Amino acid sequence: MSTSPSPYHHGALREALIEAGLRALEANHAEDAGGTVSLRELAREVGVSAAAVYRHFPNKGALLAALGEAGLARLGAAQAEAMAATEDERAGFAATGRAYVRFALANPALFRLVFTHGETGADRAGKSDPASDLLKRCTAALAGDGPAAERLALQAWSIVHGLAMLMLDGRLPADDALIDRVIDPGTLFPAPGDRP
Amino acid sequence: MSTSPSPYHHGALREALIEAGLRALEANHAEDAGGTVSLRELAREVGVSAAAVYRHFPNKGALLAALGEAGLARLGAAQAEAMAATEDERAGFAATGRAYVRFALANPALFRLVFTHGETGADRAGKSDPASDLLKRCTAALAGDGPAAERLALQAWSIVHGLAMLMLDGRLPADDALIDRVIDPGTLFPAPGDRP
DNA sequence: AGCCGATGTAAACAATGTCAACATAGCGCA
DNA sequence: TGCGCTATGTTGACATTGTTTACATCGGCT
Repeated sequence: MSTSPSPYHHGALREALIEAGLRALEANHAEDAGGTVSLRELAREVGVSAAAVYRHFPNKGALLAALGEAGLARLGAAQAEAMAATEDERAGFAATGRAYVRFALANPALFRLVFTHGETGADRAGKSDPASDLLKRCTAALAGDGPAAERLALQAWSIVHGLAMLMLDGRLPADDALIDRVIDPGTLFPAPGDRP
Repeated sequence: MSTSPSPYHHGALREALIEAGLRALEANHAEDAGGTVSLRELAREVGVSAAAVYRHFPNKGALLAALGEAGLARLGAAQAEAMAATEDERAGFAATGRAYVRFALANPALFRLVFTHGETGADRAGKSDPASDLLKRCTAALAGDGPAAERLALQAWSIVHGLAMLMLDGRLPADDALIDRVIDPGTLFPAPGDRP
């Protein structure tokens, strides 16, 4: 199913482009490229002319947005997996945070794309991604669903996102021990008894 | 001193390019551009050929790095100003954090540049920027200089950086009230007595 | 004066995103 | 069955960008 003589003209181009895009972003690990990807090179990779891309995406930004969408799904999956490996919600919360940062370090270009070319605020009203759902579930378990829980959610998201970005940009060493030291349940959301 | 007939050939090009760059980044507020700036356009703005830029910077990245340097200085100044307007160190700490995020919102393109094209980790060993100094000073005042203070510094930087980025990327509303709600001394670094 | 290094220009190159004009395959419908 | 329409490609062009190479020019030093 991969080497038919005239593989396109049958609708697989969009998916093929996204797959090629994800592959290219992974290969971006430490290479030269500035974190992004060339539309023409993607077309080349898939064996199609550059202009063909415009039959499936209005412009390069839309292609990148689609890649970002896929990246967000992967991020959510990584967090869910980390959550499932824990017992209580408190440990799970910290685990999803660590998974967030580790995902960023493992997929730098894709992670950046998720946030640089995601659907902005109003566009995604209602649309719930697994990552956000997980966050809401954890904070609700730890602090109910009042404004305190909302604040906790914002603080938690900010801290893991900031840590991830600072590490990606080389301002902080991408050290696994450092992640554990920053994402510390004891100081971030102390249980009664942690601070007598 | 601004309209001499042959203004260059006398060493002001580097500074002129940086000034033009900062101006261009400010004008980037909500426009089309992807946050960055064109080397050729900067040269045009300054009235010089594109190749002339290469007499002062080895490549575009170096130019952007110089702009980032300038941006970092401005960020530090904004934080210092916010700090000076407060009395005790605790309120000052929160104030510098809010200033960090507000600076990012007021200068989105410049703020991004500071972190995307800054000198990475090892390069800036020793070099102390005012922003980092302020951070260290605040955390030392609040938690001594043990590992607890270091952790506090990392957490504080992460949270303001993450909040700034999420707002710049449109994942969180760039709301001033939201900033105050996230950067909340009561929950982030509770003084003895905040939580009886 | 004369040279030389620092600084500028012009022209070219490859690559990129995007568009307009043209080709073609395959489906529905007479 | 055969015709034509629409979806999907291709070719070629255009403007723009970062960068390099060869050449020009200004100003200070001996």
